[in-house]
Amino acid sequence: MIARPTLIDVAKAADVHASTASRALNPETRGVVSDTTVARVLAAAKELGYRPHPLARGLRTDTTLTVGIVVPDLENPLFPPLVRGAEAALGVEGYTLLIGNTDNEQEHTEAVISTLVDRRVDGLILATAELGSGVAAAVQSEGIDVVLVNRESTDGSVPAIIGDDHIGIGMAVDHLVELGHSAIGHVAGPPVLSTGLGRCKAFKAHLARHGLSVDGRIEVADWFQVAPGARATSDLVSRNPELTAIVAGNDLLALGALRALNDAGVSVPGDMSLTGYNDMPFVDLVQPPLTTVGLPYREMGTMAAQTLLALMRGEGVEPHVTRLRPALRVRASTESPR
Amino acid sequence: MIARPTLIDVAKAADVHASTASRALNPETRGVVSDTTVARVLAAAKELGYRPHPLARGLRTDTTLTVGIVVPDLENPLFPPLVRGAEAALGVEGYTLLIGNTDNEQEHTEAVISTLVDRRVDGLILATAELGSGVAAAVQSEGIDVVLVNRESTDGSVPAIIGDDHIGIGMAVDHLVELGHSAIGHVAGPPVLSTGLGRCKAFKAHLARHGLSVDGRIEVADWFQVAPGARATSDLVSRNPELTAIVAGNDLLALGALRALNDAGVSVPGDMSLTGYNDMPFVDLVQPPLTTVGLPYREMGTMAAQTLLALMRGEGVEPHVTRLRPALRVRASTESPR
DNA sequence: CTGAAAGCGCTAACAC
DNA sequence: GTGTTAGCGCTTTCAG
Repeated sequence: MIARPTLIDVAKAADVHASTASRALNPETRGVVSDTTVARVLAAAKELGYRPHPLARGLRTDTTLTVGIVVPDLENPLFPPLVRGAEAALGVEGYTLLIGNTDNEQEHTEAVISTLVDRRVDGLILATAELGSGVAAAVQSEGIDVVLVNRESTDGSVPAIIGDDHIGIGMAVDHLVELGHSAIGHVAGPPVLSTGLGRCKAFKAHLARHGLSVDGRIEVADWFQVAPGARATSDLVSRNPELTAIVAGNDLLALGALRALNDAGVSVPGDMSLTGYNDMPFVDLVQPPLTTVGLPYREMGTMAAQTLLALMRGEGVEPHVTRLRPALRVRASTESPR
Repeated sequence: MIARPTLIDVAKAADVHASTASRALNPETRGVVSDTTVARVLAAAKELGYRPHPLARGLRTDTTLTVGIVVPDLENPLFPPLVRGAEAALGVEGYTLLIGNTDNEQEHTEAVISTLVDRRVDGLILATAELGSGVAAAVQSEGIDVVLVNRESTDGSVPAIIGDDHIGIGMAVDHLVELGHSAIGHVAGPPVLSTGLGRCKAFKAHLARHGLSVDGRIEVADWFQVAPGARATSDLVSRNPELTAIVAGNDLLALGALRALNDAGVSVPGDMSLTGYNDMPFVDLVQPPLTTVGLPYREMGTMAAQTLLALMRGEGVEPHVTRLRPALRVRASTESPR
C-alpha cells in the first residue's frame, strides 16, 4: 500500500509551487500559466501517476461531482435502464451517480434523500412515485438542483421527464378499436400514483372519443403487481361477461390478468385481447407474447441527466415538463374479436 | 439557500471549543467528555439542525464511508437483488453504496474500478464475470478491501461469495432422473465464464454418477441470452431426437430453448422436460412456468457486504470462499416422460 | 505569469 | 475534561 502522490509531490517534481501546479492541471485556469510550465507539470503528474483527490477538491469548491438518483425499486425492470441512461450521460461530464432505493416507502424515501443531501450531491434525479411535494422544494433550498423522471410535480415547478400516458393509452385503445373491439375494459393501477390515475383518465377519454361505454368496465388494482392484477381482472370479467378486450395499466397487471384469464379458461387472444403498458423486459416471452406500449426508459434517464447538467451549469431549462412519445408494440395478445 | 451549520456553529452555541463538540458528537469519543457538556452539545446540534460534512471528515480521517459495487449489467435481473442486499447491510453501518456498471466490457471495467478507487471508496465488491486477476490485487495494494460475489478468483486469494453450481445442477439432474428421464441433454453457457464452464462440468459429473451417457448431448451457446439458447437447442434436439429432457445453463437459455421447442412443435413438458437456472424474476409467469434452480441473490449481496465490513474492521475472514446452497423450484416445465 | 497565504469542515495529538 | 494547534489535499484570493 503505497501512498498516492499529492499535488505537492507533483509541484515539487516540476519545481513549481502547488498553486501553479493546480492551475496547470485544471483546464479552466491553464491559460494563465506559461506553456512550458504547463508541460512540465503535466509531465510530472503523469510520471508520478497523480490522481486528484476528489474529497479535497470538493471541500474547497463545495462540489462533489456527484449526482444522486432515487428510485422506488431497483428490482422493478423499468428502473435499471433509466439509471443506466442517466449514468452514461453523467459519466461523460465526470459525474458519478449515487443510487438510492426507497422500497416504495415514504419514510425511507426521505431518509435516502437526506443521506444524499448530506453527502452534498450536486444534483438529484427523483424517480420515486410519491412524495410530499415539499421535498423537492426542501432539496432545492439546500442549493441542490432537482429533476423528476417518470413522475410530475403537482404544480409543475420542477423540471420533469415523463412518458405521455395519454397518447400511449390512446395507441392501445385505437389498436383494439381498429381490430373491431367495442366492449373494452380497463384494469387500472392505484390512483394514488400519478401513472395509475393518469392512465385511467386517458382510458376514459379515449373510449369517449370512440363513443364507447366505460360503465362498470374499470376495475382498480391495489398495486402495480401481478397478484392484484389477477384479482382485479377476475372481478372485472365476472361483472362484464361481454368484454372482448382489456387494457391493463401496466405490464405486471397484464401478467396478472393473463394468469386470471387462463385460470378461468378464457383464452388470450381468442376469447379476450389484452394489452399491457411499459414493454418490460421479457414480456415478449410470455405466452402469448404481450402487446404493450413501450417507453424509451433509457433515453428518459439520459434526458433527465442532461436536463440536470444544464441546471447545474446555471442554464435555464425550458420547457419544464418534457413528455416523451410512447410506441405501440403489437404482439400476439391482441386480435380481432370472434 | 441557507448555509448549513458547521461544527463551529454548534460549538459556539454550546459555548465549547470545536474539538469538544466533535468529541461529544462522536459516540466513540463521547466517553471522554462530561455528561453535562455532551448534553449541551447534542442539544445545540439538534437545535441548529447540524449534519456533519462527510467530505471534511473523510479528508481528515482518510475514510469515505463509501463502498463500491461493480456489476456487469444492472439490467440483468440477477444483479438488482444482489445490489439491494449489499446496500441494506452497508446502510446499517452508515456506508453508502456506489454502483458501477461495466456493460460486460473489460476496458470499461477497469475504468469503472479506477473511478471508484479515485473516489477513495473504503471497500469494493466485485460481481463482474471476468477480470484480469491482477485487478483485485492492484486495488488491494491501494489499501482498499475487496470481496468477490458470484465469481471466484482463480487462486482463491480474494474472499468470495458464490452459489454452489455443482449442487444446483445436481438438484436439476436428480429431479429429472427421479421423474424417469434417462436421455438428458444440456444447453451450456459460454465456457469463458466460470458459471458456464462450471455448470457444464457439473452436468457431466452428475450424469456419470447416474450412469447416463452425455455423448453428443451437450450444445454450447455463445452467450447467456435467449437467441443463442434457441439456436443451441435446435441443434441439440435435431442431433439427438431421443432426448426427453434438457438442462439449460441458465434461465435465459431455457427461455430460448422454450421458444425453439415451441417453434419445432415439441411440447413442453409433454414431449420434453426443461429446467433453467437462477430463478429469475418472471420465469414463473411464462408458459409453462419454468422449473429452475434458485440462488439467494439478495442474501449473497448481504453476505458480501458483511464480509467486506469485517475486512474493513480489520478482522480476518475465514473461510475465504463461501458457497451458498441453491434450492430447486419445481414448476410445470418438467414431468415424467411418456 | 507565479508564489504566499488562507481556508473549506473536521479530527487528533498534545497541552493544561 | 477541555482548549490549542495543526493539518488532511486542494483551490483561490491577493501580491508581486
